[in-house]
Amino acid sequence: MDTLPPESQTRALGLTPLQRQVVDFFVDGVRVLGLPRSLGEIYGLLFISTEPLSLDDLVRDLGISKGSASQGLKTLRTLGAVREATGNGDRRTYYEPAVDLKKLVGGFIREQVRPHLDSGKNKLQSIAETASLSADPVEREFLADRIQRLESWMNRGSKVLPMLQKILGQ
Amino acid sequence: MDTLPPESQTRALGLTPLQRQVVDFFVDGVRVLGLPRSLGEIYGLLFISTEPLSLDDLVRDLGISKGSASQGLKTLRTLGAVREATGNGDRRTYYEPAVDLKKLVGGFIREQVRPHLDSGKNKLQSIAETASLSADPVEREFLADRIQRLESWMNRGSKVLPMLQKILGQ
DNA sequence: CGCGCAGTTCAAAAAAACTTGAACAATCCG
DNA sequence: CGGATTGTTCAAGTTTTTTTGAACTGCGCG
Repeated sequence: MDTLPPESQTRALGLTPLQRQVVDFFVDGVRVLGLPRSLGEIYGLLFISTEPLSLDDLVRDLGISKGSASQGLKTLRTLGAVREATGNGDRRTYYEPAVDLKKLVGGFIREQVRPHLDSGKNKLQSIAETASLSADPVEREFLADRIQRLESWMNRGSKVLPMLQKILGQ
Repeated sequence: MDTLPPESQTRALGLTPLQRQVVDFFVDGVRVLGLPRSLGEIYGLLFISTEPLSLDDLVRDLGISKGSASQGLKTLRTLGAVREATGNGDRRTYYEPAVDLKKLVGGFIREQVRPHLDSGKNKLQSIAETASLSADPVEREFLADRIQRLESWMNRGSKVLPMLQKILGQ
């Protein structure tokens, strides 16, 4: 649960100073979102590259393993943060970053936030059932109140997400 | 970077089924926010308790160490998620949860989000400097564009936070 | 076919994050 | 004071998460 670590050092030494800075920037960024650093490295390098990059480019430039790069790209694809670049006379796939904030936020919400909200709502339901079994009426009222509060939190959460996406997406 | 683990089991066996369920609920909750599970356990138990609880209560009921409980309470206090209950003829301190969503969100933003946004803005500044040094004018323009995009993201982020807090806070 | 390259998978290793517990500090009160 | 009690700190230990790398899959082409 650290806040602002001393300095997040990039491993890759084959990067220009600018690339290194940008990669670090995104490494921090994804860290806040609870995503692994490799995602930040990959996205960061793509973000600051004029041309799309292949998996091998990432492995070479970032000094990460093929496994990491593959996994990282997979996740970034499901997040909609990266897409395959079209039309390159070449067997391998090249990637470019999605740079539209709305889309990025949308993907994050869809993949990382919604599922938890939904499972939270389920849990809440079974909590409510358990609570209704309480013997003492005074306590039961207290519990009902607290649980209702949780329900209200969840609902506000669900409501605010689309708004967020809208506001951020211009 | 897991999504929805099989089942997050509570350690503490001294809890009622309801308490266990609520604690689990919050353990999941804080997990999403990138906070340690002990915070969720502590807050969860406080949340569903009719009476304020002391550090020792938490240690006993949750089966966590005194160190964890102390650290956890400390963090919850700085987040404004918990406060000392007043007026209990007793030497030890008792805690009760803050149950106002606005306050909770505010604390989280203040402690966990703002600092990163701010340091991000700093980094961005030095990135911009580095980029302006680029030799090739075409590339320099590309870089300027990307960096401007990042700046716009940061600014929207800064703007949206107070809104968020407002919207969620009733 | 069958070779060679691009990419994926996953068990094991490494790194990071969290928790523990024992020593320490602070406070209360007789 | 001085012993007891509450709470904090932090190095070491544990757990969890991430990364690695080697084996594997799939595909295109000769």
